[in-house]
Amino acid sequence: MVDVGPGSRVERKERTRRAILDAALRLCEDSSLVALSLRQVAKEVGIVPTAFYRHFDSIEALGLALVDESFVSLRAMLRDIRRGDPSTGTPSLASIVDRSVDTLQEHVGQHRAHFQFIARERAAGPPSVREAIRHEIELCERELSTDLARLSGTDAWTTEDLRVLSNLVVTAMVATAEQLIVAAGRPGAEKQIAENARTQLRMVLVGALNWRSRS
Amino acid sequence: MVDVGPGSRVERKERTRRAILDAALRLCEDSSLVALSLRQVAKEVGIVPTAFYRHFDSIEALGLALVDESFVSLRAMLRDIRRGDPSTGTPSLASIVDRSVDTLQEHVGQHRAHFQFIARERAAGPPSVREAIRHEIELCERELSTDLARLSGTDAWTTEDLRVLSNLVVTAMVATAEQLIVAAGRPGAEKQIAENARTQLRMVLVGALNWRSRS
DNA sequence: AATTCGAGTGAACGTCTGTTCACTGAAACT
DNA sequence: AGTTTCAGTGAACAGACGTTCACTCGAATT
Repeated sequence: MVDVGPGSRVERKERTRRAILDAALRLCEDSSLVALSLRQVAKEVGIVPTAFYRHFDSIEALGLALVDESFVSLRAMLRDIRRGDPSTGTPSLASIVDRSVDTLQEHVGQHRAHFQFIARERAAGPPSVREAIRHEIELCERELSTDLARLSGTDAWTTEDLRVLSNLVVTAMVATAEQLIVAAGRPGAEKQIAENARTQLRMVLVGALNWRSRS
Repeated sequence: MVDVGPGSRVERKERTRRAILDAALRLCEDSSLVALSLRQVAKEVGIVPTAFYRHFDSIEALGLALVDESFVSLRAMLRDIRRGDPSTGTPSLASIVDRSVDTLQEHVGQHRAHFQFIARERAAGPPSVREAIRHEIELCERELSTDLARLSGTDAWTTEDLRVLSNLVVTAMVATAEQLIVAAGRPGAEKQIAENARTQLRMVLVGALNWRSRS
């Protein structure tokens, strides 16, 4: 328990920092950050409670680090979606929807813990954690709105309208991710949820276009 | 502290039961059920910890009671929305949206604690509480889908399609309620959120109609 | 080779936790 | 009038909690 393996001092420190983050994420799978104790985490890692303070000031600080880490996963997903299919010149709206939902489903499958952490602490975490997550999601909405502006081709859209649409899409995607997490391990249910998400996204996009064009 | 006022024995019992529910709801406003202790609740109520057991087996059981109570509020809101405006024969789609969002905003304003409780414990509560909330929301979706069937007039819709649409609408409304709670006390922000919700609902409904008619 | 640095240790503290038990005393029942 | 019922009491418990402090002992610096 005193021997954490080879490596320089900074390497060893980084290694137990990682172990703490992983342990906390694992314990958060069936609880919440606010119901997580320093001693639980320490025991899970295999260090004495006091050693925790060498890495984080508090559970809340740990939570903020987990937010950063989780959104690295989420941004990787967005990058995957955005990269799109380069085979066709201008992809159809339906194909974009299909690709996006597929990518979402795949990424939630891997990194399940990260998405579950965001979904839970978004509503129940310490105030600073909630605020951090809220802010990150707002950034995602902004990015999506610029993507949508580039995609739709119509420049009759207000930035405000784009923001509202993005908000709706992100909300639907977050909800889909939550459903996928609940349905984890039941492939049939997952497939159904993905299918529903595709339908919903098409409804929203088509609706937004038609609604805009007539106002 | 021993004198809880006048009334028969069952009245007095019901009164402290109410006090427990209210105290728990109050404490849940800036924490979560899973981070709520029996002793905290007892102290807030003004009874000794042991007396808690005369009313609930555990915090979890208390949570389930709070779910029931919260959804009474939510169902009252749905009833208000459904009652609609009887002045015009067949209300326009836009007026339905406006009325619905207005009613949502009003009900979230009152009963803020109930909506906040649902929003938080939906993601972070004990498994049984999460499941109970998930089930209640699913019932709401079913009710909405029958309403939509009666409303649209078109019977080209599959029940499955209606369910998917209802799921999207409910998701958007839940997200709106969450935003309203965060923005509580800032009338400007609340107004903006309600306006966004109206736009989003119109997008979804118009989109759903147009999408269906071409498939 | 001598010194500093710092991640991890282990004991100790006061406080809070859930749960047990035997009890009181007034309302309810017979 | 006598008895039962039961919401609420208060002491006691064993365990978990966050945080403090002085410490080790190997790597890093000088």
